[in-house]
Amino acid sequence: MRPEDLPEIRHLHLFRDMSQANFETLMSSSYAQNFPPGLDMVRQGDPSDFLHIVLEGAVELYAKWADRECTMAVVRPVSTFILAACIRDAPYLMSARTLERTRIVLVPASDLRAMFRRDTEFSVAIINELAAGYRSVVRSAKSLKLRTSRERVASFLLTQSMLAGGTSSYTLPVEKRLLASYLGMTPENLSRTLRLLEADGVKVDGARVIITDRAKLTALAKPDKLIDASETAIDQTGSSLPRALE
Amino acid sequence: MRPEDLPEIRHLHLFRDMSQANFETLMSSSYAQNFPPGLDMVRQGDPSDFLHIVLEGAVELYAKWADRECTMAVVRPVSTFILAACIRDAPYLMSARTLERTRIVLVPASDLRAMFRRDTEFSVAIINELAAGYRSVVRSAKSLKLRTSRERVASFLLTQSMLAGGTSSYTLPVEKRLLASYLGMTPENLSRTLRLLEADGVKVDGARVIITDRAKLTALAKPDKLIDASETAIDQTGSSLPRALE
DNA sequence: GTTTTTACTTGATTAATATCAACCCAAAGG
DNA sequence: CCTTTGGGTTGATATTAATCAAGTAAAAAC
Repeated sequence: MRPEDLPEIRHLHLFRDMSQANFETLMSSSYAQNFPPGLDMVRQGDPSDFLHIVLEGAVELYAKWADRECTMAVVRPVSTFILAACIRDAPYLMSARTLERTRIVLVPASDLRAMFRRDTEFSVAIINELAAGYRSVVRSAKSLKLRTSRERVASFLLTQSMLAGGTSSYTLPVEKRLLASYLGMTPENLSRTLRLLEADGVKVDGARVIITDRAKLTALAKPDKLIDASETAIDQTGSSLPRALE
Repeated sequence: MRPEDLPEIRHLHLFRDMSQANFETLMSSSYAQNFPPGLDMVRQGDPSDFLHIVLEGAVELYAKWADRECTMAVVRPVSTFILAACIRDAPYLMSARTLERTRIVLVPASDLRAMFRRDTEFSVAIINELAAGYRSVVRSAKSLKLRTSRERVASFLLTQSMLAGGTSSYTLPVEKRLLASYLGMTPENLSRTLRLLEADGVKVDGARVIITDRAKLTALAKPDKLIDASETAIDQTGSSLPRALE
């Protein structure tokens, strides 16, 4: 692991409050690894040996069943994934593949499990992280069950605009192919939906999104703080990275 | 609270391992309450003041958006709900209403939050509970995104048969109206689907389910341990209550 | 015991979404 | 440079699911 990796990791809510000694112990058994784009790092069903920390690049979490697959999330730096599986020492529920060249730190799950019994601050951080993740998935399930695909697209575009600082113009954080799968629809259907949404106050040209009539789009998307808000606590610095598709 | 309530609660994984003194402290500030059927106990968006423990009856967790609503879960004794909201001191993401006459114990969320910082065993239990809940919702989201409604119905019927001990005949644990909403479909569509599934090895007459051709039904449902299995650890006594629609 | 309510079902229709096929275009690779 | 690849779009069609509208049966209320 590179020395400059450590402060990045230490800055995460998950590791911020634990003792320095314990943090160093945990990191001493961890190691960084670089992956090329398009590589499968984790296969669903495999035993959860490592907590993954994304330092650079981007990782797609996806699920398979029968001969179908769908994108569940895209993880960007700096954040962790598959914490719950590691905690429970249970098989991964999702697979993970790199979208770009990606730098990952692997923390042995066994060390993680041993550590949270010894460091109260760490266990509190884990509790908060899991509760936040839990609630995030509940939000996502609510969106899937209560909204039509058109409404999901509209609220996604609106939410992204907020994450980008409320600007009415921004670029999509991921390929449309991925976005479609994340939103639970086919690429064709997303393409058509985006076209139709031009009548509802938003225009998407390539990866460029321009909100032309925020009121109209809001009326359609009906943003709801119990669905669309983020669970991640805002950074004191105010620099909460807009974690795309979390 | 009745004295016979305490051992029931103490038996839950969440409270099993904490110190007796701490358990008593937590319970001393809690109180039981009885609710008639059809009563809204929790409204989504409200501040999370209490962890709820269901001792008798049944509670529906549901979500609303725009003018639509859907069932997210049905909680039966003895178990808790809305732990994550209490932990994060955040608004409830779901509403809760009683389905029958229901006996509930309310544990003040502030006491809960104070306690897990002082009792390591309790914090470990919370971590496990949250991780399990997290993974449960991920499973549910996978099912929604990867399966058609027909496949969801088929796997639900098969999973319930397993929970009932592998028997080929059992009764539905909830009204079809609720089941439909839980599975993300309309009652009409569920009714039709059940009728059509008679050709695939299962017959549903009223609340009675009879699996007539398990192989055929399995071929359709394609049960997957990364979607359909339960996250709750099996009780040592082997008496893990089949928590319906968890 | 009768009325009322509510879950459930069935049929007809409409709306939403997926699938199939063709094509465009830009980026990557040779 | 040309070729190949893969994302994206568009159109036609098929499938799936929701909606609308009756109607039944059983339970709850009076």
